[in-house]
Amino acid sequence: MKQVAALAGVSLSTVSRVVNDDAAVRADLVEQVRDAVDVLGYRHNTAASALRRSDGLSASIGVIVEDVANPFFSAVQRGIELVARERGVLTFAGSSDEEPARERLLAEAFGARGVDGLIIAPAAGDHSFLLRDREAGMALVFVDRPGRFIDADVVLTDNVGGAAAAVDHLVSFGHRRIAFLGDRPDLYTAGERLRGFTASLARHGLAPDPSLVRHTLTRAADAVEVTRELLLGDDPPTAIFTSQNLITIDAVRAIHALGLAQSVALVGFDDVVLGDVVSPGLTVLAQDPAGLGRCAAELLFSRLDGFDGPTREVVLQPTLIARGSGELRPTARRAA
Amino acid sequence: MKQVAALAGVSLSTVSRVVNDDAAVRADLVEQVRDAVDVLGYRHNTAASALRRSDGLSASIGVIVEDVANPFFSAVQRGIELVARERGVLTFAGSSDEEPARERLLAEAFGARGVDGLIIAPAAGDHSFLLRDREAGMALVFVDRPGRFIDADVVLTDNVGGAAAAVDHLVSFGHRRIAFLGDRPDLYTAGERLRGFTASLARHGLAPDPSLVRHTLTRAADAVEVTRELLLGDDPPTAIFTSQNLITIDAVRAIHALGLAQSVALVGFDDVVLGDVVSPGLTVLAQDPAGLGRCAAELLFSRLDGFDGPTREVVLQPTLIARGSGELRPTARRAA
DNA sequence: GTTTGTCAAGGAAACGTTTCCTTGACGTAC
DNA sequence: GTACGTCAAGGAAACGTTTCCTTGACAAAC
Repeated sequence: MKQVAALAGVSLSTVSRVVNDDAAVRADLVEQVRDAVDVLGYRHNTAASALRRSDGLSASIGVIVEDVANPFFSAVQRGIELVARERGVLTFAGSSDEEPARERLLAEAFGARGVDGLIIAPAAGDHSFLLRDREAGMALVFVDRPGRFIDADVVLTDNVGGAAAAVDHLVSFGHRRIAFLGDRPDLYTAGERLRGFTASLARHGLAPDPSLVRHTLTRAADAVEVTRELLLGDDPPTAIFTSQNLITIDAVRAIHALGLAQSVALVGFDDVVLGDVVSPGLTVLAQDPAGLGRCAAELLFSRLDGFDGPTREVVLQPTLIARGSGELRPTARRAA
Repeated sequence: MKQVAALAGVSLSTVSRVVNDDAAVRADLVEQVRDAVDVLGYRHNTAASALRRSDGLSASIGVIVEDVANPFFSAVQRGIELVARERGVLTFAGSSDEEPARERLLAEAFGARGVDGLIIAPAAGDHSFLLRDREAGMALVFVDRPGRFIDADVVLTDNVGGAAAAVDHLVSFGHRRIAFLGDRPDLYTAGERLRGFTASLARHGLAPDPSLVRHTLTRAADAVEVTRELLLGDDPPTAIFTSQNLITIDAVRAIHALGLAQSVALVGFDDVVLGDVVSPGLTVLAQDPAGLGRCAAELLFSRLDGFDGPTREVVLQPTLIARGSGELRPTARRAA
């Protein structure tokens, strides 16, 4: 910057004003400075800028999700990015892998890098450590799940209602033995969906059978094996509710591999690519991940714009898309 | 930091040393400083740190891909993240949307934020503007496609060979009229795959039929419609080669909707979720996107570690996964 | 007992900006 | 002709660190 000032024959202040599009500078000087910038290949140093700047804003936000490669979360990230982009704000993303320690590390790294706001799909664990960052002026929004021990804006899908609707749907087609296939039970969404599952069964006067409620230990674990066990065991379920996209995919694989695609009903939470092409088509409760992201970003920016009202909670409704797999009626069949 | 120093009764220098795990400080002082940090909730300011630091490293890298929500690119991002994570380096990602202007904006924003390196899946256009950043010490690696007008490390898939293998495969099952369904022809990968397609046809003495080579205007555009046109036209192809995951998905949709799943052969570039479950299973040339990402990250870090040798180009081979759709033999059929 | 060496800790400059404050030039109103 | 207001531009302090250099303290060697 000093070099630019020297070359353009002006002071540092003037260069700064030009760089920041400040009005009060003569047109010919603007020209000279711009030229000098081009000649010298000068790059504005955002770090130094944010350091001195009164508002300390860096025009960037951080996103922490479980796994950027999970299509659900990458769609959320994309939704956020689209909103941020309109405002000229850069989006940084990282994967927590559902580990509270790593999540905290990421959050602190983002904080230390001076992001203006943070959107988090929180892992289990205590999020009160974020209070400090918020006091330091960082905006904070949770998405997909609420944070714990901290009060902040949050955007959720109606997990309980959605899961209940899925089960209602299966019951309405005559199913009585419905299995629940979830991932890590300590996950907020998994718990909520299990609640909805149980609530719907109870509403229909069906006694829950603990042997039909299964969990995989990690998100990416092979629900294939669990599904096989379930379907090959004694008194197998006639229908399965899968609580999440990756689980759904694995369950579909297992069901098809066993040749049971036309006899075991399936409803999954989250839509899945090619869910319309497999046979029977996959009946799902489709969330709107991009919508979740957009909404979260809007809440975040409203805070950055100065909104200082009470905490807001936005709940999006998932929509049931019936494509066949959820409309199969129960078939009597023996374990293979 | 000043407050911490005051509370701990030491100088700023000592606090700095403790924060950076410098050895030369008495154990009890370390203790005191740590306590003070906890009490005050002090957060290290990376921006200021990087500003003063001699090496100027920020322990973060940037990733620019076309669209973070495309499963291919999110897997690439994830591969990069895994390598970076091992080194305690943070990964920031953004979507270029295949717009050179936006790509440049992102790259400059990353540069201004002082990332140590940049991994780019480049859009079309001139990338020589990155030379300046590289001179400023930023490491640079291209992934999936080479940059233009700049010499830099790059990790690619063998697009020509892969596409040719796909067509060879179809020809070996008796196909003579094979369509090419690609996205934006100005895209590097699309061009390469078309070259492979054409080369294979030529090798088998088949005259290319321009009416069988189709492009969609954007990546996300509905290849559904194009596929319908192709299959419902006069003298339709007996097999289709789709050049990319999203196109494959749309083509599969169209083929199934027309009830031609068992009569039109299909081989796609990129593997697709549930490609093993649809019927017939999807035959694909699977790339290893996570591997591309990992490899790119390793090249990048080797540069950051001081490697100063000539530019490297790594080419990964895609693998043909035969699942049924590519092994259908040609069927005589009329336009519907 | 003085010098020398080692080690831990502090003081202060510097990193690249922004911004407050001051300066000077000019035009206008008295 | 003086006083005042406005405007553009420059000077310099400050942002929160790191790091060079200096200062003491202490022990070992002369």
